[in-house]
Amino acid sequence: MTPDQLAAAVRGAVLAAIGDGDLALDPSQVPAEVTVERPRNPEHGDYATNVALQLAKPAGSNPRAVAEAVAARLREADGVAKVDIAGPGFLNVTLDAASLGELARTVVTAGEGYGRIDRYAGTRVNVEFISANPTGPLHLGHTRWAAVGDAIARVLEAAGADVAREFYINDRGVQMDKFGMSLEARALGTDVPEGGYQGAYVDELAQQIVAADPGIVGLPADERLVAFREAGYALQLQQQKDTLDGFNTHFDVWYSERTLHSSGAVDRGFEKLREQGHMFEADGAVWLRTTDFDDDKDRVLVKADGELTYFASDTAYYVDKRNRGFDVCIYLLGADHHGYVNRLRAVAACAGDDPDYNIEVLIGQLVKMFKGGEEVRLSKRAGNIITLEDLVEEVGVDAARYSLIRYPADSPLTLDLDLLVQRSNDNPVFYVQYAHARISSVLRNAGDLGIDWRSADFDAALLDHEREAALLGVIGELPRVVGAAAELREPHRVARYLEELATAYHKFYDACRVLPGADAELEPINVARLWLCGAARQTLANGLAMLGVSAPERM
RNA sequence: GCGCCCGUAGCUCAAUGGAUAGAGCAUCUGACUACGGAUCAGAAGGUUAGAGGUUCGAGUCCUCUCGGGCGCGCCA
Repeated sequence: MTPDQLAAAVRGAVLAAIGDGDLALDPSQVPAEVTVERPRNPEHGDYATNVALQLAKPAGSNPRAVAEAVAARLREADGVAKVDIAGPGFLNVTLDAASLGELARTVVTAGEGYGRIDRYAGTRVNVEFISANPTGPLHLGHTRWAAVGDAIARVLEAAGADVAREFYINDRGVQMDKFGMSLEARALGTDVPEGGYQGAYVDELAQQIVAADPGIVGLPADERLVAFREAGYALQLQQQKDTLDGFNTHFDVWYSERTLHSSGAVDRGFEKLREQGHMFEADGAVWLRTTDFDDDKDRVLVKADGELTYFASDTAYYVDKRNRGFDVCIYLLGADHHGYVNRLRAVAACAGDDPDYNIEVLIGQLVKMFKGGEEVRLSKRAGNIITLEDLVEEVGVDAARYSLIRYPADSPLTLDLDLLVQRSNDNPVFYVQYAHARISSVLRNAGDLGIDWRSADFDAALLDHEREAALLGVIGELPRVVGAAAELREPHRVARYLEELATAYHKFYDACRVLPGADAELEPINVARLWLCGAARQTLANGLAMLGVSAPERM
């Protein structure tokens, strides 16, 4: 029995009590989804529900009396072994071992589909993250978003959404010219201009550009600058793409700010905003009246000199996303951009959309790295920033991704590199992966012994050990963890869940022998436990996939 | 000055308004001559920064205070 099935049974018991006149409620007052939780304390059974506490007030009764009425019916439900009333009115439910154990079959049968839900079926979501300038390597802040943004996308997909990962290329504006000038200066051996780009990577790019096109240095000055800028843009963008590829983060759309302008999207965006009546002219400039919607000041779209602002691109880009059919546009921004939240929400409202549904701006706090007790600030290649490659070089892709995803994005994060390379419990990615590898080993050994557990009779009722029940209970939580992680855009919940699952497996493994001993016959309990192992392995693998972290069979 | 985020065990951090606030690390004590000891069992560690409030119930929601981070351009 799955938690959802139990929740439905609880709801049925409540409705039955109402039908019998034991609860003075209208059926419409019963929540569509009853909350069923796994109690922290195993003495409280397999599951607990607080319906009685919730319904006591509307029923004009006390929680324990409501609990009595519900418990009496719930005890009759299939698969329910015991129902106790505890504390202020919690119902503690214990399932039959057979009913709980059937979950192992459910999971193994569902395979990679286990944990996938349909909550967001039919919803098109655009997740935009990183969106760096193509003028340098990706830094540590980008890296956090690369991991978290991709994990959010994966979790939303698991929850049924149709998701596009999008990278907005800031390839328009003065920073591009500064980039070109910096490359040119390096190639010609002159000084990098004020505010230009520093770091060894600029030299490398300049050398590559000249090597690929030696004639570039002989071009007229204005053509030469453009040539360096464009060549550097292409190389740097490709480098970012390759880096992200290696980081297991793959974008569906690379959207250039230049094409936003050249395609007429800006004009279409302005048209939309004008229709909605929020544009106005003042002091020779064109404005968007974002103060209609909680922004603290109105924003300029077209400057008095006729130039478009960066904000103009933002508005057009949002409208363009919606025109491309996305229902929900999620933006992941660094903490230094939190001032943009209200104006972006105002953009959506100005476009006639619902800022509480169609747009969502998530703010991520900064990341610091420590090594040897000191903060790491410098990158060999990129000057005074730490790059994605620096982190991966230190700890590997799996540990880097996992460590960045494991914490809520809105809390500042300090990574201790000395711990991340350790293969200890303090480095949970190994703890989780180890559980997967360990199960894989057991299943391999079963195969070597000629045991075909999938074809053997599986008696779920044999899984009645305390730690078997505990493991089954955790396995059963995945779909609900996915639901919470997707709804809250918090993939760290999946990571925390996997750690709990790994712990439950290790405890089970410590107490319960899976394979027959040296001279022992294959018993039904061995088969049942192999099913349980198979279910645990599948659940770990599915969860790790949602984080973009590998599930190794050997370590 | 205004706005956003944060404050939980010595450290790094969990906890969607639910039961005795949980893990890991660090400290101390233990466990296989059979399936991976990268594991498991146990001890110790807390006025959830502080003060009010909302309710059956608050680390969580509201108000204020203190402390820390960040942001407030016709820049991009």
